[in-house]
Amino acid sequence: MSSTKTCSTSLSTANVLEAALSGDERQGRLAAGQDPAKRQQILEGADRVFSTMGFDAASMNDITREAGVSKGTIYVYFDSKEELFLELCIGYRDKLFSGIYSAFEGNHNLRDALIAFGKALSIKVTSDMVIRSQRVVIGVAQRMPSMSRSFYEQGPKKGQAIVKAFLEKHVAAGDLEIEDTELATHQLSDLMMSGLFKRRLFGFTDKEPTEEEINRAVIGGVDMFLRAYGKR
Amino acid sequence: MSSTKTCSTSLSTANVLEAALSGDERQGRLAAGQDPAKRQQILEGADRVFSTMGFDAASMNDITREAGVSKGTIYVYFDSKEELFLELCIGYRDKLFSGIYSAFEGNHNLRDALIAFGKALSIKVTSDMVIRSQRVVIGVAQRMPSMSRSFYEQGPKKGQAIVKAFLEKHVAAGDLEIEDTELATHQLSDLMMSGLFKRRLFGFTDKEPTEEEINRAVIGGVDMFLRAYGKR
DNA sequence: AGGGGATCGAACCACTTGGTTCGAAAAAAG
DNA sequence: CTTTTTTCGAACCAAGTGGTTCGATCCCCT
Repeated sequence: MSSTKTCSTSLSTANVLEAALSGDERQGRLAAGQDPAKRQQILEGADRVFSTMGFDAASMNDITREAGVSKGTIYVYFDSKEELFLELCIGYRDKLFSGIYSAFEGNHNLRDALIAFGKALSIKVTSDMVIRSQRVVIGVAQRMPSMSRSFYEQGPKKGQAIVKAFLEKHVAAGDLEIEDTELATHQLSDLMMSGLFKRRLFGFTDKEPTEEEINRAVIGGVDMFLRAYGKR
Repeated sequence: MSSTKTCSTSLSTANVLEAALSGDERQGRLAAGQDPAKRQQILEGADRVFSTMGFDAASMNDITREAGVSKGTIYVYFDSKEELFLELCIGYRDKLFSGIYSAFEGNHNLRDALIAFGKALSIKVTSDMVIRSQRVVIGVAQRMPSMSRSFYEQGPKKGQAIVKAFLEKHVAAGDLEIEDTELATHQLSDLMMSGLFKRRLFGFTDKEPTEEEINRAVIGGVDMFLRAYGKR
């Protein structure tokens, strides 16, 4: 252990503090390890390294090089390789499910809404960035169970709840006939990416799906879903 | 532990050689690096280590310890850590899809056949062993693309071909009405494990699914499939 | 202009890595 | 038995690991 005693976990507390202390533009000299831009710079470099090497094969020297930040500075912002990784994974998880579920709003036609949602979902989930981050998380799931579990809980699971609520609304409205809405929720999400997701995850295709491929899966999936659960 | 090996997988070269040299029981002194039992012993130890640590975090010393074989001997049987890993992955892939597709035979009723297949598939794919090996393969997919691609091609993709042929047979027989059988193949496989696979892969649940959970997904999936594609 | 502190960068630390070497032990062959 | 050869086990290697230290910069603030 050692000298440098800068408040370790920082960030949120510091930001909150700043915001509380001064409502106007806060531009004073930043304490060590408190510059959000530098923090971001480190995270972006770490992202590039982790998402191509995985956690274990990535070295802090690689990250140093890729981020263009000295090693000492990195260790002022983050206490350890693992902590840096954990924060990055939170970013992965949040990025994964941003701006998908808004597709439900604005489309009053059920089929259109499902298709819009399906496209947004499957485009994002099969994108290079997201596939790489999923690989990294899955790769360490065995040894870091709590983190990958929280990744799933805070990410996919929350998304499922939104979909489920949407389906239940339409069941109540009489558009859909579903007994097991939870199961139907998973079925819908899986159908949206049938034939796309696993191929990408296992690296069978290193190119993102084309628009045709997305359409084929999504429209095919939605139509199947509606044929099975649509009111007849 | 160890020994008692039906040497079901791998070591093809050694077997072929033996078989070619003598038709009768071959029991002479084995050349260095040629004992199938020892080879298997190494592979089993390596399996335990790789599938809990992943490729990069696993060390050859760990494997030495776990397999109960000296390091020198390991390097007589395998040229490098990576080669050992590659051979192990071939074992993973072969184990994954053994004995699943036989479920199609014997059930003349379409629904029963689909359910039998679905149960076999989803039980195997969500089992501890197979989940772990999938995590390992996915974890290195970014850096060893050719190997994970071949894993997918020789494994899941071949399985899909069998399912597709089965579906096409029933389309021809008039039991099913499917336009895009390839898509339907993926849909069927994904539906069999809806709500089970990803949870397991991300470590959200560390227990294998119960029989009820399997039934719920499989029967729900098959019924949905038949409602969408069954002849009306 | 000058002082203070965040950042740099390179050396450094103890330790582990994949891989090799080599004499001793073990076991099968003759 | 002796010989032969695989295996053991431990030492060994160079390279790289995560992490620390420290003087030299550089930049912001007064």
